[in-house]
Amino acid sequence: MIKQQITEKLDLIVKQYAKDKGLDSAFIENFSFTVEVPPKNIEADFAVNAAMLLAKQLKTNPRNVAAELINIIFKDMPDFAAKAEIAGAGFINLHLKNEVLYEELNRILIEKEKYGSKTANNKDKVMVEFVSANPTGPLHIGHGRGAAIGDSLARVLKHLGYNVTKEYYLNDVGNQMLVLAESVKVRFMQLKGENILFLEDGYKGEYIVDIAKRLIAEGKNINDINFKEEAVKDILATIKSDLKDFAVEFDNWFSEGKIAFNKDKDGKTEVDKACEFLKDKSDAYEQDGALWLASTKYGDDKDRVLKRTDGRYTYLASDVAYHKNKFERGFTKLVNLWGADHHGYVARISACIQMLGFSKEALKVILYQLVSLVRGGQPVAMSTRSGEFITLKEVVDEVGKDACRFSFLLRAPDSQLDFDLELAKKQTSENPVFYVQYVNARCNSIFRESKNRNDLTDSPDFALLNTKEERDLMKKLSAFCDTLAVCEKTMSPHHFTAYLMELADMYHKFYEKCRVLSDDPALTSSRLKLIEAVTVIIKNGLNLLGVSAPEKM
RNA sequence: GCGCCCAUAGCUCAAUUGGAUAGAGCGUUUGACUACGAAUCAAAAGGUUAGAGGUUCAACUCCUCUUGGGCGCGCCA
Repeated sequence: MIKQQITEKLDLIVKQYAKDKGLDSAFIENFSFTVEVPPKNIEADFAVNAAMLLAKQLKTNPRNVAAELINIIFKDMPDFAAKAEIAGAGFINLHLKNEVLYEELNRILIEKEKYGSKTANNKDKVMVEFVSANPTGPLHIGHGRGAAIGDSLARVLKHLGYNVTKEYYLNDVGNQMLVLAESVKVRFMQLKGENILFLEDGYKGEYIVDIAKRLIAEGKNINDINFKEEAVKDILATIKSDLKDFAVEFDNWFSEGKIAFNKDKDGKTEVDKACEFLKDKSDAYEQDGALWLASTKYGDDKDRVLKRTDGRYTYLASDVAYHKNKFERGFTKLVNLWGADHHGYVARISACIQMLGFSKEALKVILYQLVSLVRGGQPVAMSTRSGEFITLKEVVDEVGKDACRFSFLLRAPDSQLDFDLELAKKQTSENPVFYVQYVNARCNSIFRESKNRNDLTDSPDFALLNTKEERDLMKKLSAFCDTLAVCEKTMSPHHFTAYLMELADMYHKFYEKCRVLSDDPALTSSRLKLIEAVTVIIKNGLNLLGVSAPEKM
């Protein structure tokens, strides 16, 4: 929170300064500068680049501007600035008063798991739609990456006060469902002793056989079985259970069948109505016996088919109706997580958002690169149909939910990555996630030990926390809010893994230099409060990533 | 052929969206447990940010081109 406070105060100072210097108001209105944590070698808490940016407009030396600003800062921000100096090309380097850090420490201890949360965003109803894998087989490791990113992003947005709904769109319509039903049926017949060959392009996984086995065990007659329903039922149960083990739970499961098959009193489906809506406003048109979406009007490469010549709708038609449905449910901001192999789809769905009367910005598509699986240097095939895939469950069982989620969130979504299974297994005990979790375990160990003392106070003097290690640690704690802000701006939760590792680093350094339980009761009490704040932040941060924070390891 | 994404230490990846001497983990080398957990700490080595231009006070970051990789270009989903 410290950085935000300082940025707000400086913003007023700098804008007033620019006004006094006679810069025109349009420029001042749009002017923005940054407050940042300087590199390690610089002895300062924050660096401000406003002087360098203003100097050009004022046609003067940035260092002169910096000097003038510093005078104002001392005058107007006496509670914050202990020192301010000009550095480099014209940076203003700020040194904070320790009292600012103590105040923030106190805030963490009071607000606990609510620290960093906001209420201002609650008007925005956000939908995060992710995973949305076809219910034709268990989730594989690539889905896991989307699940980790989507779920964590939702947690971050929730913490920032947005009204967030996590939704899974179930593609239970289309050719692949017919193939699925047929695959189970053939397995069923084979198990009954019939000598027939399996489908060339059927789903070959063992789970298909398991579904057939269940149906046989239930003594069902082949003519009474709805193979599609039975298959989806079992597969969905598996998907839900695998996701739960991965700490992912959805608020809503939305079936494509609902908008494709359910009819209103006029006998129309939502897909029918969506297409009519587009046709009425000339965003869809008939040609060559098919219905086309005029997506080129909004920047797509070519127009796309909504309804085939044989009268069947395409997947896109369902998707138009689905997004229309999202808006009708009151969502103002849509976030879709797609595997990067769907990037060609972004332009047409963006076009349809605009045709529905919403701005391009109402939809944010996050593309994550697919995970290439490697085992002992050999690429592993990832086709569901070949039956030769690595499931999310397998990996979670092997390396653990926490390590798996943390690893996926270590990287930006658009970075490609090879996931070597042998390596992942080998590194289990050396994974960075343990480095972070160990902080919490160490703190709790100290808490347990401190229970034996009766000379401690619960309202200690924070002013005793004045070593470099303690100061660095407190600064890092307050940067929790900055990390939230970055995640919000970039719509990616991966900055939190880096932040937590840095915080852990600060803690372990502090631990080496500053003994918590000493024969000085006052200092001991203060440091206990400090590490209590550390556990608050570590737990908050890990929770945003969906990773646990055990008290013992 | 057209389009999107990527290229950073031996390996896997960051870099607060344009800031100061590009950082972590793993691996390598060397030290530190008779006081709170050594799953830790301290130190060393490791880089022309794929290459070439450009934009500016400042470029890993933005623009152009080249090279190399991933993906997409269906009346499939």
